[in-house]
Formats: sequence, structure tokens, C-alpha cells
Amino acid sequence: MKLATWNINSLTVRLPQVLQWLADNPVDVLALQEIKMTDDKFPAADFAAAGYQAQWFGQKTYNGVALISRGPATDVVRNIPGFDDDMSRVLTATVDGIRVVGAYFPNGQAPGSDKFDYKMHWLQALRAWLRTELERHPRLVLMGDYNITFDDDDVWDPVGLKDTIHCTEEERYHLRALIALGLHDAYRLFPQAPKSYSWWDYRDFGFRRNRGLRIDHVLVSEALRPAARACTIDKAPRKNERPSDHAPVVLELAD
DNA sequence: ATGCCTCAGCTCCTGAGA
Repeated sequence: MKLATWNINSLTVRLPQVLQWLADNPVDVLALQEIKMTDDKFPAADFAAAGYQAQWFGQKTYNGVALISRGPATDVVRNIPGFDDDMSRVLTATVDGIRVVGAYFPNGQAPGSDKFDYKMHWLQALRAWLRTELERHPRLVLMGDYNITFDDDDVWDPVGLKDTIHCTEEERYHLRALIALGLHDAYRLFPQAPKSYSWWDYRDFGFRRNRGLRIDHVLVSEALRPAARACTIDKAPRKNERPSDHAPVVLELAD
């Protein structure tokens, strides 16, 4: 079984790339972030024609998430229960016996800003809810655009970017706290090339110069960890014409 | 460089992303 996450920065613009990627990489579940469209615009028929079901939770202009799956998605939950939020960021469902949480974490803009405060509160609420969700569903995957790096290995210029957004100790504290719930960074369960990133700035030839960050993550629960077989970042779509700034991250689980 | 790209929208500029 394969699961993947991809921030596609507008599904309107990149639907053809997503369909092509699914044709080339027939994963069982694909979590999408930043679809940037209202629910009435979601191209469910296009996914159905490709053999995929879909759940979606859209929003005008910003945010918006979806879960694309071969099998049916049940017990669907939108956003974080108990946390009042006007942004569409989280979509959770059970697929093939696995609780899949697809999430678009807040960006946070800059430490000290209102958006950063919102990010901290959102992270707190996510963790509180995940604690109970993990009790109900031990076989759980949390994947998406976290907008947080774990450590310097996830940052192309750890000195220059020290304490800037995605790299602050406050954000990393929350990321480690998620790990402390009994989750594992699937990417680091396996040997990886140094300077591996999942996002590169559109500006200044960021991708060509490999000036990137690893901010898209797949976390697996303790119960699923023994089944993890591989976790990879697929840089191929970043080489497309009009690419997303993010690359897909793929987790392979033993059947 | 409060910049560089890219996207959406009350679209020919601005806000936001990361």
C-alpha cells in the first residue's frame, strides 16, 4: 500500500499534473493541500475517471485540502474537532483500515505576528485532538504540509535561516510534541541523501540550486511503524512546466 | 531589497505563500 502527500498550490492550475502523477504513481491514497477552490469547483469527475474516489474540503482563494483514494473513505472529519477555524486545513478519513489525516499546517508568516500566534494555537489544538484520535485509531498516518522543519538537516541554509519562519524553536517544539504522542517521521526511518528537501522557492532558481526546506512530512503511528517499507520525495514533478513549489512525499507500507 | 516567483481576485495591483 502506498500513501502520498502533495501541496499542489492550486488544483485549478495543476489538475493535469496531479492526474499525470497518479497515472505514473498509482498510490492508494493521495492527500492534497492548497487546492484553493470552493467545494462546487472540485473536479471529482476527473478523479473518478482516473479510478479514484475523493473527499474534499475547499475554500476560496486560500487553503483547501482533499483526500484522493482508490478505496472508500469513511468516518470523514473536517478540520480539528473543538477548534473553531474559518480555514479549511484538515481532512481525516479511514481508508483500507488506516486512519489518514491530511493536513495543511498554517504558514505562520513571521515569528511574533498574529499569523504565528494562530499557528501555535492551531498546533496545540491539533495535538490535543490527535491524542484522542490515536487512542481510537492506533493505525494512523498524519501527512501534509507541516510548514515546519525538524532540524538543520531539513534546511538548505541553517545559519542564514536560523529562527526564521519554519525554523524557529517554538515551531519545532510543537513538531517534537507530535512525535512524542507516539508518531515517527517516516522519512528518517530510512537512509536518505543529504540535503533532501520537499519545497524550493520559486524565486532565484531555488530548485536548480537545491535551496530548499523539508517541510512536508509523513508521520506514522507506533502500530504502523513496523509496516513502513520506504519513504521518498519525488522531485520529478518539480521539473514540470509550471510546477508546484512542493514535491510529493510517498510512504510505502507492507500489505 | 518591504526584492526575487506564483496564484487568486472586488485582476493591470495587492496579499499571501514559504
